[in-house]
Amino acid sequence: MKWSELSDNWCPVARTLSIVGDRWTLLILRDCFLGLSRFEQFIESSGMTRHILAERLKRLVEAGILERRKYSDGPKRYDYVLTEKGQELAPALMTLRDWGKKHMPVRRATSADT
Amino acid sequence: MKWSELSDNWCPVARTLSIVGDRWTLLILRDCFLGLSRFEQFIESSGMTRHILAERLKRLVEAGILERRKYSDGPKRYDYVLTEKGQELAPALMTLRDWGKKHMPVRRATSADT
DNA sequence: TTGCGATAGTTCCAAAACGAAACTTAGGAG
DNA sequence: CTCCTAAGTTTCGTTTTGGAACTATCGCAA
Repeated sequence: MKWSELSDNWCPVARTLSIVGDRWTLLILRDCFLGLSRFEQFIESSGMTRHILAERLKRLVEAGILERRKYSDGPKRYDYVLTEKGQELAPALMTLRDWGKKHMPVRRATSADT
Repeated sequence: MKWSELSDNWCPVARTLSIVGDRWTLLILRDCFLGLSRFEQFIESSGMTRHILAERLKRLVEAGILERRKYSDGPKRYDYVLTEKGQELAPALMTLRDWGKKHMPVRRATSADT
Protein backbone atom coordinates (compact mmCIF):
# COMPACT_ATOMS: atom_id res chain seq x y z
CA MET A 1 0.00 0.00 0.00
CA LYS A 2 1.20 3.47 -0.81
CA TRP A 3 1.49 6.13 1.81
CA SER A 4 -0.70 8.50 -0.16
CA GLU A 5 -3.63 6.13 0.07
CA LEU A 6 -3.70 6.65 3.81
CA SER A 7 -5.72 9.84 3.77
CA ASP A 8 -8.96 7.88 3.60
CA ASN A 9 -8.07 5.34 6.21
CA TRP A 10 -10.70 4.50 8.82
CA CYS A 11 -8.23 5.40 11.54
CA PRO A 12 -7.89 9.05 12.50
CA VAL A 13 -4.27 8.54 13.47
CA ALA A 14 -3.53 7.28 9.98
CA ARG A 15 -5.38 10.18 8.39
CA THR A 16 -3.43 12.65 10.47
CA LEU A 17 -0.17 10.98 9.57
CA SER A 18 -1.01 11.12 5.88
CA ILE A 19 -0.31 14.85 6.22
CA VAL A 20 2.17 15.30 9.02
CA GLY A 21 3.65 11.82 9.19
CA ASP A 22 6.65 12.24 6.96
CA ARG A 23 10.20 13.12 7.69
CA TRP A 24 10.08 16.93 7.92
CA THR A 25 6.58 18.30 8.15
CA LEU A 26 6.29 18.31 11.91
CA LEU A 27 9.62 20.08 12.10
CA ILE A 28 8.28 22.89 9.95
CA LEU A 29 5.31 23.16 12.26
CA ARG A 30 7.58 23.22 15.27
CA ASP A 31 9.31 26.22 13.73
CA CYS A 32 5.98 27.88 13.17
CA PHE A 33 5.16 27.47 16.83
CA LEU A 34 8.55 29.00 17.61
CA GLY A 35 7.48 32.06 15.69
CA LEU A 36 9.25 31.50 12.38
CA SER A 37 7.34 32.12 9.20
CA ARG A 38 9.74 32.70 6.30
CA PHE A 39 11.21 30.32 3.80
CA GLU A 40 14.80 31.15 4.61
CA GLN A 41 14.11 30.89 8.31
CA PHE A 42 12.75 27.38 7.97
CA ILE A 43 15.77 26.43 5.90
CA GLU A 44 18.18 27.72 8.46
CA SER A 45 16.36 26.37 11.47
CA SER A 46 15.59 22.86 10.30
CA GLY A 47 18.43 22.12 7.91
CA MET A 48 16.16 20.64 5.28
CA THR A 49 16.70 21.36 1.59
CA ARG A 50 14.83 24.12 -0.23
CA HIS A 51 13.48 21.52 -2.56
CA ILE A 52 11.70 19.58 0.13
CA LEU A 53 10.67 22.63 2.10
CA ALA A 54 8.89 24.13 -0.88
CA GLU A 55 7.03 20.90 -1.48
CA ARG A 56 6.00 20.52 2.16
CA LEU A 57 4.83 24.09 2.47
CA LYS A 58 2.65 23.58 -0.58
CA ARG A 59 1.06 20.53 0.99
CA LEU A 60 0.52 22.24 4.31
CA VAL A 61 -1.20 25.16 2.63
CA GLU A 62 -3.38 22.80 0.60
CA ALA A 63 -4.26 20.99 3.78
CA GLY A 64 -5.32 24.23 5.42
CA ILE A 65 -2.69 24.00 8.14
CA LEU A 66 -0.63 26.96 6.99
CA GLU A 67 -1.63 30.09 5.17
CA ARG A 68 0.58 31.71 2.55
CA ARG A 69 0.61 35.39 3.18
CA LYS A 70 2.10 38.27 1.25
CA TYR A 71 4.22 40.37 3.53
CA SER A 72 5.90 42.70 1.07
CA ASP A 73 4.60 44.49 -1.98
CA GLY A 74 7.83 45.79 -3.38
CA PRO A 75 9.58 42.61 -4.22
CA LYS A 76 6.60 40.34 -3.70
CA ARG A 77 7.43 38.13 -0.77
CA TYR A 78 5.41 35.51 1.02
CA ASP A 79 5.55 33.84 4.37
CA TYR A 80 3.62 31.15 6.15
CA VAL A 81 1.50 31.29 9.27
CA LEU A 82 -0.48 28.70 11.16
CA THR A 83 -4.21 28.63 10.62
CA GLU A 84 -6.50 27.74 13.47
CA LYS A 85 -6.45 24.16 12.25
CA GLY A 86 -2.68 24.29 12.36
CA GLN A 87 -2.56 25.80 15.81
CA GLU A 88 -4.54 22.90 17.12
CA LEU A 89 -1.59 20.65 16.43
CA ALA A 90 0.16 22.27 19.36
CA PRO A 91 -0.79 19.50 21.81
CA ALA A 92 0.70 16.90 19.48
CA LEU A 93 3.97 18.78 19.24
CA MET A 94 4.04 19.17 22.98
CA THR A 95 3.56 15.49 23.70
CA LEU A 96 6.31 14.64 21.25
CA ARG A 97 8.56 17.22 22.88
CA ASP A 98 7.87 15.86 26.35
CA TRP A 99 8.57 12.32 25.30
CA GLY A 100 11.81 13.38 23.66
CA LYS A 101 12.94 15.28 26.72
CA LYS A 102 12.37 12.26 28.87
CA HIS A 103 13.52 9.44 26.61
CA MET A 104 15.92 10.86 24.05
CA PRO A 105 18.82 12.49 25.85
CA VAL A 106 21.34 14.23 23.64
CA ARG A 107 24.16 11.79 23.01
CA ARG A 108 27.42 13.48 23.88
CA ALA A 109 28.46 15.33 20.75
CA THR A 110 31.73 13.85 19.43
CA SER A 111 34.14 15.51 21.88
CA ALA A 112 35.10 18.30 19.49
CA ASP A 113 31.89 20.28 19.65
CA THR A 114 33.48 23.48 20.87
CA MET B 1 20.94 17.71 6.08
CA LYS B 2 20.18 14.06 6.34
CA TRP B 3 17.36 12.79 8.45
CA SER B 4 19.62 10.45 10.36
CA GLU B 5 21.63 13.37 11.72
CA LEU B 6 18.58 14.53 13.61
CA SER B 7 18.97 12.22 16.57
CA ASP B 8 21.42 14.61 18.19
CA ASN B 9 19.47 17.75 17.50
CA TRP B 10 19.11 20.25 20.31
CA CYS B 11 15.35 20.08 19.94
CA PRO B 12 13.53 17.27 21.72
CA VAL B 13 10.82 17.26 19.06
CA ALA B 14 13.45 16.64 16.41
CA ARG B 15 15.05 13.87 18.45
CA THR B 16 11.70 12.18 18.91
CA LEU B 17 10.97 12.44 15.23
CA SER B 18 14.31 10.90 14.37
CA ILE B 19 12.75 7.66 15.59
CA VAL B 20 9.03 7.88 15.06
CA GLY B 21 8.87 10.61 12.46
CA ASP B 22 8.91 8.58 9.30
CA ARG B 23 6.20 7.16 7.17
CA TRP B 24 4.84 4.10 9.07
CA THR B 25 6.47 3.89 12.45
CA LEU B 26 3.68 5.59 14.37
CA LEU B 27 1.22 3.33 12.62
CA ILE B 28 3.00 0.30 13.97
CA LEU B 29 2.82 1.80 17.42
CA ARG B 30 -0.87 2.52 16.98
CA ASP B 31 -1.34 -1.17 16.26
CA CYS B 32 0.60 -2.06 19.37
CA PHE B 33 -1.73 0.09 21.42
CA LEU B 34 -4.64 -1.70 19.76
CA GLY B 35 -3.24 -4.94 21.11
CA LEU B 36 -1.51 -6.33 18.05
CA SER B 37 1.92 -7.81 18.43
CA ARG B 38 2.69 -10.16 15.56
CA PHE B 39 4.40 -9.52 12.25
CA GLU B 40 1.51 -10.77 10.18
CA GLN B 41 -0.95 -8.75 12.22
CA PHE B 42 0.93 -5.55 11.57
CA ILE B 43 1.06 -6.35 7.89
CA GLU B 44 -2.64 -6.95 7.70
CA SER B 45 -3.64 -4.00 9.83
CA SER B 46 -1.45 -1.31 8.38
CA GLY B 47 -1.00 -2.40 4.79
CA MET B 48 2.70 -1.71 4.76
CA THR B 49 5.13 -4.04 3.04
CA ARG B 50 6.95 -6.82 4.91
CA HIS B 51 10.18 -5.26 3.81
CA ILE B 52 9.55 -1.96 5.54
CA LEU B 53 7.87 -3.50 8.54
CA ALA B 54 10.88 -5.66 9.29
CA GLU B 55 13.18 -2.69 9.07
CA ARG B 56 11.00 -0.50 11.29
CA LEU B 57 10.57 -3.19 13.92
CA LYS B 58 14.31 -3.57 14.08
CA ARG B 59 14.74 0.15 14.67
CA LEU B 60 12.01 0.26 17.29
CA VAL B 61 13.61 -2.59 19.19
CA GLU B 62 17.02 -0.91 19.00
CA ALA B 63 15.45 2.27 20.29
CA GLY B 64 13.98 0.42 23.25
CA ILE B 65 10.42 1.18 22.27
CA LEU B 66 9.42 -2.38 21.44
CA GLU B 67 10.67 -5.63 22.82
CA ARG B 68 11.13 -8.70 20.64
CA ARG B 69 9.72 -11.61 22.54
CA LYS B 70 9.75 -15.30 21.80
CA TYR B 71 6.23 -16.61 22.09
CA SER B 72 6.65 -20.13 20.75
CA ASP B 73 9.35 -22.70 21.20
CA GLY B 74 8.25 -25.23 18.66
CA PRO B 75 8.68 -23.26 15.52
CA LYS B 76 10.56 -20.36 17.06
CA ARG B 77 8.28 -17.37 16.72
CA TYR B 78 8.68 -13.83 17.90
CA ASP B 79 6.34 -10.97 18.49
CA TYR B 80 6.70 -7.39 19.58
CA VAL B 81 5.39 -5.64 22.66
CA LEU B 82 5.66 -2.09 23.92
CA THR B 83 8.22 -1.38 26.59
CA GLU B 84 7.49 1.19 29.25
CA LYS B 85 9.26 3.74 27.11
CA GLY B 86 7.00 2.77 24.24
CA GLN B 87 3.86 2.95 26.32
CA GLU B 88 4.65 6.51 27.16
CA LEU B 89 4.07 7.44 23.55
CA ALA B 90 0.37 6.90 24.17
CA PRO B 91 -0.36 10.60 24.76
CA ALA B 92 1.25 11.47 21.45
CA LEU B 93 -0.87 8.95 19.60
CA MET B 94 -3.95 10.25 21.33
CA THR B 95 -3.37 13.85 20.42
CA LEU B 96 -2.80 12.87 16.81
CA ARG B 97 -5.98 10.83 16.88
CA ASP B 98 -8.00 13.66 18.34
CA TRP B 99 -6.71 16.12 15.78
CA GLY B 100 -7.51 13.68 13.00
CA LYS B 101 -11.03 13.11 14.28
CA LYS B 102 -11.66 16.81 14.31
CA HIS B 103 -9.84 17.97 11.21
CA MET B 104 -9.53 15.05 8.84
CA PRO B 105 -13.00 13.74 8.09
CA VAL B 106 -13.14 10.60 5.98
CA ARG B 107 -13.67 11.68 2.43
CA ARG B 108 -16.76 9.65 1.45
CA ALA B 109 -16.18 6.02 2.35
CA THR B 110 -16.25 4.33 -1.07
CA SER B 111 -20.03 3.73 -1.02
CA ALA B 112 -19.68 0.04 -0.18
CA ASP B 113 -18.54 0.34 3.41
CA THR B 114 -21.24 -1.97 4.75
C1' DT C 1 9.01 -39.26 5.00
C1' DT C 2 6.90 -36.47 1.86
C1' DG C 3 4.11 -32.68 1.18
C1' DC C 4 1.34 -28.57 3.13
C1' DG C 5 0.35 -24.73 5.88
C1' DA C 6 1.58 -21.15 9.11
C1' DT C 7 4.76 -17.42 10.47
C1' DA C 8 8.70 -14.37 10.36
C1' DG C 9 11.45 -12.74 7.86
C1' DT C 10 14.96 -11.70 3.32
C1' DT C 11 16.01 -10.68 -1.50
C1' DC C 12 15.40 -8.44 -5.92
C1' DC C 13 14.21 -4.81 -8.86
C1' DA C 14 11.77 -0.85 -10.59
C1' DA C 15 9.67 3.49 -9.11
C1' DA C 16 9.39 7.31 -6.09
C1' DA C 17 11.43 10.43 -2.78
C1' DC C 18 15.38 12.79 -1.21
C1' DG C 19 19.93 15.76 -0.87
C1' DA C 20 23.09 18.91 -2.75
C1' DA C 21 23.95 22.47 -5.40
C1' DA C 22 23.18 25.50 -9.13
C1' DC C 23 19.84 28.35 -11.42
C1' DT C 24 15.68 31.73 -11.79
C1' DT C 25 12.88 35.70 -10.90
C1' DA C 26 12.02 40.31 -9.23
C1' DG C 27 12.75 44.52 -6.92
C1' DG C 28 16.13 47.64 -4.24
C1' DA C 29 20.53 49.81 -3.29
C1' DG C 30 24.96 51.66 -4.65
C1' DC D 1 24.73 48.45 -14.83
C1' DT D 2 25.82 45.21 -11.02
C1' DC D 3 25.31 43.18 -6.72
C1' DC D 4 22.16 41.71 -2.91
C1' DT D 5 18.13 39.52 -0.80
C1' DA D 6 14.48 36.15 -0.75
C1' DA D 7 11.42 32.67 -2.50
C1' DG D 8 11.31 29.43 -5.00
C1' DT D 9 12.60 25.76 -9.26
C1' DT D 10 15.55 22.58 -11.82
C1' DT D 11 18.79 19.02 -12.38
C1' DC D 12 20.97 14.93 -11.28
C1' DG D 13 22.97 11.28 -8.57
C1' DT D 14 21.74 8.54 -4.28
C1' DT D 15 18.60 6.46 -1.02
C1' DT D 16 14.21 4.68 0.30
C1' DT D 17 10.06 2.54 -0.81
C1' DG D 18 6.58 -0.77 -2.92
C1' DG D 19 5.50 -5.12 -4.76
C1' DA D 20 6.21 -9.61 -5.26
C1' DA D 21 8.68 -13.72 -4.95
C1' DC D 22 11.65 -16.50 -2.15
C1' DT D 23 13.66 -18.72 2.36
C1' DA D 24 13.66 -21.03 6.84
C1' DT D 25 11.59 -23.79 10.43
C1' DC D 26 8.52 -26.53 12.66
C1' DG D 27 3.82 -29.06 13.24
C1' DC D 28 0.70 -31.92 11.23
C1' DA D 29 -1.55 -35.15 8.12
C1' DA D 30 -1.47 -38.68 4.63
